[in-house]
Amino acid sequence: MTDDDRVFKALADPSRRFLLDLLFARDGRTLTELESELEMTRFGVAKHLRVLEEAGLVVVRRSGREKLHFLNPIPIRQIHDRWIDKFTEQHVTALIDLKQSLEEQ
Amino acid sequence: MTDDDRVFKALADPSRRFLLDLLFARDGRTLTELESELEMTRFGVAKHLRVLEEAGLVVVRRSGREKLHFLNPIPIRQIHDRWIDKFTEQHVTALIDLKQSLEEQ
DNA sequence: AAGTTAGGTGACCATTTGGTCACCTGTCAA
DNA sequence: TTGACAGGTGACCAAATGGTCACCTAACTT
Repeated sequence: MTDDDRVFKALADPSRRFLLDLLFARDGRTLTELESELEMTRFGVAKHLRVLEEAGLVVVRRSGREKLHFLNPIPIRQIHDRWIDKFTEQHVTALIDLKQSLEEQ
Repeated sequence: MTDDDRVFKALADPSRRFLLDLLFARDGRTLTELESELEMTRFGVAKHLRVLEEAGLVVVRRSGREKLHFLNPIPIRQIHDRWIDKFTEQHVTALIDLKQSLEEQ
């Protein structure tokens, strides 16, 4: 399995994306803390975190018996750069900003 | 299935990512033209293109009996914006540019 | 009109994936 | 040192996924 395959497979599951959302909101959480936010057993969450870690989307730091989880944005940026060149980026961000401001009315 | 679920599921397959790569290099191709680039039957490719289309990653235009496929970068940008805020973006792009220039030596 | 070309449909099968469970290791606190 | 707490492992099962095939419709060509 290639690196980018691991990243995209990891992102394919809604529970794993939710875990990334949680870490985006606040970094450095333990498995047990994250587990309380999902309707799933600890084993399920641990499995998902492992997939995210092997994909490099989450990096961990051990502290005693705890394992702290952090979001790594670099693979996300690389997805972006794969299909959006510098030129297109300007158009796309402008379009999205426009869409946003229209929806806010 | 939610919109973003469709996008991430669509991106989870290497053949579909390769199709996006092909369309990123050159837009407006037909099924038959794309098929010739993959080691897979037409049916397989058609199925993949349909998944990409339903995810909004590819948009199509009919022209007679041909169906032309175009890459839509907007969902990709939205993935980026979900986990990378404006502040982090600067750091991340700087890091990636640095990594690039180091690898070129 | 007849043959060819572009693409679509539904069934089918092998493999992968998400989630749970019984059980285990290591670490902190009284 | 004895619990309690944080996390890991391997087996297992139901469901989803990737790919192929037989067969079909619609459009261009001569």
